[in-house]
Amino acid sequence: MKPYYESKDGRFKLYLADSFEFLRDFSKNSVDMIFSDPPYMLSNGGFTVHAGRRVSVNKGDWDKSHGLYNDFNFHLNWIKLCRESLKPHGTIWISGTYHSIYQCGYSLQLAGYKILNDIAWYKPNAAPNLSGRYFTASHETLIWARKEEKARHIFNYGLMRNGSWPEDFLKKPDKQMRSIWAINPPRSWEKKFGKHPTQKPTDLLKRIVLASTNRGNTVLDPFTGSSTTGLVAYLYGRKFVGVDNDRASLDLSIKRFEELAANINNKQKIITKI
Amino acid sequence: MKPYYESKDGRFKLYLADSFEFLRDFSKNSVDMIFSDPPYMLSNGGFTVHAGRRVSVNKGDWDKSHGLYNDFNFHLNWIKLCRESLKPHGTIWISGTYHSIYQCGYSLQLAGYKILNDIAWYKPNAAPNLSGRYFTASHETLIWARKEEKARHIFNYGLMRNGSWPEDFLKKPDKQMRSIWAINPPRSWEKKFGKHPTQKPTDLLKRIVLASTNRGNTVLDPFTGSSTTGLVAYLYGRKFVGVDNDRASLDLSIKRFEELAANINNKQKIITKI
DNA sequence: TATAAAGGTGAATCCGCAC
DNA sequence: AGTGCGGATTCACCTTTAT
Repeated sequence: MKPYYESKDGRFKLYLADSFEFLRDFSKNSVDMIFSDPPYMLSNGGFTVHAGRRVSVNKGDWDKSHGLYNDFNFHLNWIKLCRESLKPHGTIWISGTYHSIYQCGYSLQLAGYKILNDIAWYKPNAAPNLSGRYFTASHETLIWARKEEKARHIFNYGLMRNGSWPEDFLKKPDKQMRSIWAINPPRSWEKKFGKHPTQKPTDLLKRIVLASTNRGNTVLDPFTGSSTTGLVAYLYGRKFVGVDNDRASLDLSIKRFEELAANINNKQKIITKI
Repeated sequence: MKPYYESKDGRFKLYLADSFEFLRDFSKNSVDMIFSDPPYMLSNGGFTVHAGRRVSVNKGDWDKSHGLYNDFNFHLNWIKLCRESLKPHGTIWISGTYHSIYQCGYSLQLAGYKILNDIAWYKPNAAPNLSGRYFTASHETLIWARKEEKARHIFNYGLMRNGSWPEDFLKKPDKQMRSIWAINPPRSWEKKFGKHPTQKPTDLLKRIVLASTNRGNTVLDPFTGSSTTGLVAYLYGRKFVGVDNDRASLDLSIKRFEELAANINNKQKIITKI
């Protein structure tokens, strides 16, 4: 496997690949933490997953239950493959809304992970509900799980408790970090190199990376998109491996990374810009 | 089916029964809203679920995946049975933590419900995490779903938007009700007639009942416990049907209901006492 | 020049109306 | 009765204008 992009120091690598094929070949028991924001699928048809391999499918026999089963199968498979790449004490984060998160959560349980926490990421400035028929969707769910039922995972308790978290009005100083995080999504002007539909705020990834990894650890993102995970991981001295099957996303990732690398001596300013 | 307890006006009924057997016999297409807080520590071995019926099982062939599959089957079955009892526009609320909520959420999708919202119920005064190995669990998840893919469900938008919600510091006046609700769990002194381990605060059920039902509607709770759902539903003029297989829980429900009925002329005071 | 107020824009979904 | 179009809805944010 040849990286699509690799930083000079080798700590930041991007692969242009199908996540399934990539994960089957990737080193086992080598990753400390995975962050993943998987596609929703939403049962569009066109392919299914058998034995961890994508297979195109006849559109004719496509119905809702078929689509649902296929979506679930998709998630179960990439989640199983991720588990193989994790070290025994390694952990995985999965983010999603109700479209996919229940399938991912149940998949984690089936695949043998131990769920450590579920986090509600509250977006204080979420867009209003225009139909007036529902509550205003203003959060996403994050699940944090460990590969093995029994193992000592990394959790930087002191930093989470006593660190500085001015972006989160729900985090009280000198109190434990709780399972609700109030963090605004990125403003549109922050996406200066191009827009990625599900780009996550750096403050969110900063918290995830600092909570669940140590300096020098390896972080993997199998649906890396514009690579906010990777930028934050690199900035804080972690190694990063990002995978995506979309070339445009990786090109956007590279632009963002090179901006970061050029200014890394000024860490304080960077975190709000990347 | 004879009720274990029925109020004089017939608007509040409790049944001592296995929820599966009860739901199979209960009127179809008759319920406007279901609230359910299902049990989740199911995988202890000793029984399994086949076709909606509990069957004891040889402890010998009990492993984790067997237990997980059994739990999922349990949830899928009661959720399917609930769907039959709902009117086409009827909705269901399910509450839970990560132990069970992913299985319930995926079951809802498989059973053909349309998920309307997921709600994070934030408990500002949640107990601290003593291990220092995790984030402090301070919320539960609620899923709101409609029986049919296309139908006009009840949502009292104006009341949710403009009503008075002093118990929730996250609810801004004259703004839409959002998917994060800050509501404290009941204090122990509120459980004056006896403790029920998963008793929900009346403020939470009040919001659920007022949001998704109208006066005169029928509300069902298949795991009714100490019947907070029923007390709130009755107080606001809804009909209630509660089911539980635990006699002690129903006896506790009756005590709470009779206290409520004796003081119903003073609604303001009651809501904080029941 | 900085801050405040006012005004305009955009997002996703539902609903009514015309055909 | 099914289809399709257009209006209505709300809130945060951005731009413009006023102090």
